[in-house]
Amino acid sequence: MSVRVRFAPSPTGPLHIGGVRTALYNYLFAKKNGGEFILRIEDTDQSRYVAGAEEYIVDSLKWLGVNFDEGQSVGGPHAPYRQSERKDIYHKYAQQLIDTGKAYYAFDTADELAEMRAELEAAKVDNPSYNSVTRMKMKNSFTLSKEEVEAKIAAGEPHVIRLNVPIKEEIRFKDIIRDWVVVHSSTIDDKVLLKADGMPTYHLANIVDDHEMGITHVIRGEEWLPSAPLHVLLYRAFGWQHPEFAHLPLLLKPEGNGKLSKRDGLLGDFPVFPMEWKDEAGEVSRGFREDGYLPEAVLNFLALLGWNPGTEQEFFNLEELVQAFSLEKINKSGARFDIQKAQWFNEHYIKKMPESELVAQVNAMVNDEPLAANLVTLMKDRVKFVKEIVSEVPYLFNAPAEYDMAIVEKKWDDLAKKAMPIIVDLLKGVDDFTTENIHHAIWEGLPEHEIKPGKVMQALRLAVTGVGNGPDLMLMLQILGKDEVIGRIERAIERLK
RNA sequence: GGCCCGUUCGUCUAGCGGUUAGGACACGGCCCUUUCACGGCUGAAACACGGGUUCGAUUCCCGUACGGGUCACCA
Repeated sequence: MSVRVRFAPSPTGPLHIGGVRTALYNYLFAKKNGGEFILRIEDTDQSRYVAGAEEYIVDSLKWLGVNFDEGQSVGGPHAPYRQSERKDIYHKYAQQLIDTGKAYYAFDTADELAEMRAELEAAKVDNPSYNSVTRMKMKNSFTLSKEEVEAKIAAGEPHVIRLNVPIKEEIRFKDIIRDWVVVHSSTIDDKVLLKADGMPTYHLANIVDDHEMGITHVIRGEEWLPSAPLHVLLYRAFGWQHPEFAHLPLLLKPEGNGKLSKRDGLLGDFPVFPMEWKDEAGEVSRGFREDGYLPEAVLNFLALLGWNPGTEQEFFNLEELVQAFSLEKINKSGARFDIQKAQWFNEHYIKKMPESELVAQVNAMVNDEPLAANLVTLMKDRVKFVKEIVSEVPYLFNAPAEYDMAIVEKKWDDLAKKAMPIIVDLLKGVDDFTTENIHHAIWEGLPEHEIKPGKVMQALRLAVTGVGNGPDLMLMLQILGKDEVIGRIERAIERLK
């Protein structure tokens, strides 16, 4: 049977970066095995629906090149791929469970449920839940006569359908990453399957859809591990064979305890979403894309957070990831989110980017192609982000308003003061103001005045840029142009007497 | 708290009974260089603890500690 996997996010807001990794792993596994990757939207909670979230999910995956074979936007044999549009299917299966006694009706109100919980807590019950013992004190198919139940339903009384969890049954299943997991059914409560509003809960919808869509492997975050036994129980109730499970380790906070959250991005000054997102209140969450991360870098970084092929290779493109990927190599423990590593990958992929592409991106910022080309040559190996090619050299756009005094004290010495007017004269004599010609003029001319060029280069840098460090000076002089350079040196001589 | 999952340098990780415990990020040093970066070389840095099993445990088993997840008519 061909491999079929799905990524099933809930459109309640921007897709978290951890979700992106889950999608990636699903995609890699599918492609590695020549199978299909499906995007299913789990929008069964109408109260949490957020406009634009579904589109955001699709766009994020598209940006990274994690393409799905079936989904709402691309179609497929199991459409619709949006759960809110599959209500009839869930009703049919819920009814089947009722008919076979695997599920039952319950009429308890929110208040009654709260009361029950409060009572159990008062009685010091470890884990208050609606289960095989407590259900006998509630309003449901067990405590009401068949006629009463039918009458209530006919009268339109709000009700839910709950799973009839067996009292004593051992539930064991093999997780590809964690091996055997064993749980006793007495620790599971009678979960609601169909809500009073007619929508299924996640549990029902996910089992029904995975079955109907022929999903062979469920690859999802570890936060689902506690409900996996319930899902196995549901498959049993339907008489279906369950797919294989693989529960992924979580992405953890860079420091401190807990899983990575939106707040960590604010605290640590980094994005936790693939793309920028603006909520209804107008609050903006930053995205990797807008921060200047390349999709290749995000992919490479994410793939290695919780998985590695067991070799010492560290750079992978999508194709290479597909080739190297296997679920067995996924780690069991959570991985801390280290943005420095992401930056390092970004740096690497900038260096690997075709020159013409880089120039095009820089040109979009400066609107001057020859300048863009020079900036790329100047800065390419020095930046973590493309935008830094421009932002790291402000003095190429504006003459220095002040000078770094620490450098002035160290380098603006008598020798420098003597050399600067000479350099001005030398530069005046350069007709074609290119790197080579400038260099030639200075290195030929200064020794004639008993000055070693190396001794005054930093002073020259200071005069032109105002700071003591930066990229190749000769190229910067060429970029600035003869008049500007001479003007800046003369101004420095004047101001730094 | 109940249930479940986990634990190798600060971080991401390799390891699948016998290794000088390897690599990468970050950090320090040296070299290169007009400076800073890049690059190259190099340094410091880890098997949570206690019991077993075994000739021998980082590796297998059991505890303890610590960490994480989850306990909704949310996914």
